[in-house]
Amino acid sequence: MDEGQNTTTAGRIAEAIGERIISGTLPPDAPLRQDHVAHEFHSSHVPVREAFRQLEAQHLVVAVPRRGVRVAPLDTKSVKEIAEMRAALEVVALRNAAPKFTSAHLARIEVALVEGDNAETVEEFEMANRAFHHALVAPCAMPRLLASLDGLQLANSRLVFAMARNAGWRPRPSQDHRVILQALRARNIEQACSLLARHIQTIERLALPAA
Amino acid sequence: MDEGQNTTTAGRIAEAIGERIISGTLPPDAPLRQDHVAHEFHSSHVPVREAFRQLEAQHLVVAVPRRGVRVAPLDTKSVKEIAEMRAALEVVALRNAAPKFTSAHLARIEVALVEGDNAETVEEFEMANRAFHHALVAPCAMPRLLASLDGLQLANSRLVFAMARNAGWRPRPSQDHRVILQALRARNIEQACSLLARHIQTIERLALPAA
DNA sequence: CCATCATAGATTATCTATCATAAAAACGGG
DNA sequence: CCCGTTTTTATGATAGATAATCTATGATGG
Repeated sequence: MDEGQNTTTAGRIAEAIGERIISGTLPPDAPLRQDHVAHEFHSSHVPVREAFRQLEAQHLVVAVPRRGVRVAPLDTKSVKEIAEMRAALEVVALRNAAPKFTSAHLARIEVALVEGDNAETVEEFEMANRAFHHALVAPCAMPRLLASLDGLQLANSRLVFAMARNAGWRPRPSQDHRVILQALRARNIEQACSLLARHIQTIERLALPAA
Repeated sequence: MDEGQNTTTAGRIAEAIGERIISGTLPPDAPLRQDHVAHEFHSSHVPVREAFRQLEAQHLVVAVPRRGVRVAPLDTKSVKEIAEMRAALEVVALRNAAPKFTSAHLARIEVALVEGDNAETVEEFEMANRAFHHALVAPCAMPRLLASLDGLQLANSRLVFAMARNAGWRPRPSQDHRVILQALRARNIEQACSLLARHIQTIERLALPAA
C-alpha cells in the first residue's frame, strides 16, 4: 500500500507530515517551520526542504517564497474539483483495467468491500475504501494515471476525515461498491464505469449536503 | 504563461532543466548529476536537490534513491496514457469553463488558433497549441485540475518535439481547433466536449501511426 | 582458457553542522 | 497611524562525513 519511499530521510519526513495533514492532526493553514520539523525528526533542514517540496507536489502544503510552507487550506470548492477529477480519471482507469481482471483481482476487490462494511471507525473505513478503489484501477498498468489517482485519493481522505470530525461518522454499508462489483463480475464494463462515476459524485454530495 | 516561480534558485533551476528535457536538449535516460548542475548554475547542491524534486513531481525525471536522477524515459505506452488522461480532464475542464466564456475569452481562443495556423516551426506551433488548450480550460477556475493539465501539456509537448525530431514536421492548419471554436460560439458545449476529446485522441493516433 | 565471483578504489548521493544573507514579521516610539 | 529597528525565519553556501553504487582488477573454479 505504501510505496516504501522511506529509504531516504526526506521521504520519511514527507510521509509522516503528510499523514498528519490527511488525518487532520495538522489543521489547515498551520505553518510548518523547517527548523522545528528538522529538530523533531533529528535531521538538518536540507531533507526537510525536500520533504516540503514533495508535499507541495501532492498539494498537501502550499509554499510561498521566503515565507515557508503551510498546510493547504480545505475549502468546499476543492471538494467538487477533486470529485470531478476522480470521477473522470477513475473511469478511464477502470475501462483500461477491467478487461484485464482475473478472478484473483475480483476477489481482492471483494475483500476490500467487506472490510469496508465491517469497519468500525472512519480510519478503518477509509483504508478499506482506498483499497477498494485501488484494486479497481491498479490492473490498468498506467503509472502516471495511478499516481494522479493516488494523490486525489489522499486529498479525498483528508476531506473525509475533516467531515467526520465536524459532523460525526457512523458505519454504513456501501451499496455502491457492491453493485459496481456485480457489474464487473457480469463483464458489463460500461455499466460499471457509469456506476463508478456516479458513486464518486455521490461522495461529493455527501460532503456538501445543502449546496 | 509561466508562473514566475523563478523567485527562488531551486525554481529557476527546475525551470531551466525542465525546458531542456521538454525540448529534447536533454535526451531520455540522461543522468543528471547534482554537483555538475550546481556548478553550472553557480549554486550549491541544496537548491539543485529541491529542483530535482520538483521535476520528479512533474514526471520529467525519475529518481532512484542513492543513485540520483535521470531524465524520464519516453516510451510509446505513455503516449497513450497521457492522451487518455488529457482527453478526460480537458473535457471536465471545458464543461466547467464553457458556461463562463465571454467574448473576450472566445477572442483569445481564436488568437491562439490563428497563431497555430501561421506557425512556421514546431516550437511556434506547440506554443500556440498550448495557448489554445490553455485558453479553453482556464476559465473553469479549478486550480488543481489546471495544474494537472499543465503537467500533461508539458509531457505532451515533449512527445511532440521528440516526434518532430524523428519524423520531421511541416506546418498544417488545425481544422480540429476551428470546429471546436465554432461549437463553442454556437454555445453547443456538449458537441465541443466530444470534439475536444476526439481531437486529443487524434494526436495520439498521429504519434503511433502503425499501432 | 573462460566464466563467475570477490575485493578495492573511485565516484557520487545523502545528510550534518555551521554560518551568512535577506526578507518578512513584530515591536516600539514618534 | 506611520516609520524605523529588532527579531525571526527562509534561503543558500560551504565543508565534511557517511554510505551506497559503480568500475575494474584479480582470484577462484569449472
